[in-house]
Amino acid sequence: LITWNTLLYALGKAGELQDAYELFGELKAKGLKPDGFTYNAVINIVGSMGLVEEACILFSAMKEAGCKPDVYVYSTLVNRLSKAGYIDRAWTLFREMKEQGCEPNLVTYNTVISGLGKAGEMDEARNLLQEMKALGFDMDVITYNSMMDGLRRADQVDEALTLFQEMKDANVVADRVTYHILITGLCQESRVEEAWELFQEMREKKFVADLILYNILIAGLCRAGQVSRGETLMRQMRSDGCVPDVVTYNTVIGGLGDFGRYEDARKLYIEMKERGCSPD
RNA sequence: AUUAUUCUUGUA
Repeated sequence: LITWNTLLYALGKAGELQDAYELFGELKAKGLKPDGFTYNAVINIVGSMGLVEEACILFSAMKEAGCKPDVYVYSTLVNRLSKAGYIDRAWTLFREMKEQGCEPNLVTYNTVISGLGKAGEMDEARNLLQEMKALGFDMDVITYNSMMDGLRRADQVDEALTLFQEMKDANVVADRVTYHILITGLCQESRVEEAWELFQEMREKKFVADLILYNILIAGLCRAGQVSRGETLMRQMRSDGCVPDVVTYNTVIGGLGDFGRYEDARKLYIEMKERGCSPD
């Protein structure tokens, strides 16, 4: 069974979702009894295929088969439900798990906090954070990132920055994702100078910017009316091994157009094609 | 310990 579970997990991780799901059918056909690991893997796989209802059916089947869901299975399904936009059902399941005596751990709390943030329910997220702390859990980098991203989505970038400071004070080390979230939020609000400062701080910490972050920054600069700076950054990103893609070019071409710099826009369009990037 | 959690960019 462990072999099957391992294979199932590997297929799921590799994105071979169909095969994985078929493997589950095969396993049952062989008369093997799926355990918590099996169900967890398969619920996660089915959920990531966008079939949440199917995942819920599997969850029920699991319980009917006398297999008690553990903290992993609950957390997985809570995650899948909130990813599918059913934050209320995720919340109900979270409550059910507590009622069943299955203690949520830090991952479970992070999952629900992130789900609430995506649903725009930051008040609930803050309450849950308090509950979590009261139970003695310390916020980790994922907790902070989830909270900050929720705040960013709710246009509460200053609150996110405050949390960033708290994070530093608590000696929780910011990672690449932390910087992405904050830089995205600042760009969103056209606060490009602050975004730029954080970008520098990020690089001092030896994090390498990726294509997406460059695109976010370039779009931020263009939106803030600093197209030339955006263009400069587009030239510099190659030194980080990032090749401008169709999104980068569209962003800068659009920015140039907004400022009436049609000739520059045209030149860039030609350059883009010369560099082998085809317009979409 | 074979399993779960955070960021994913451009547009009319």
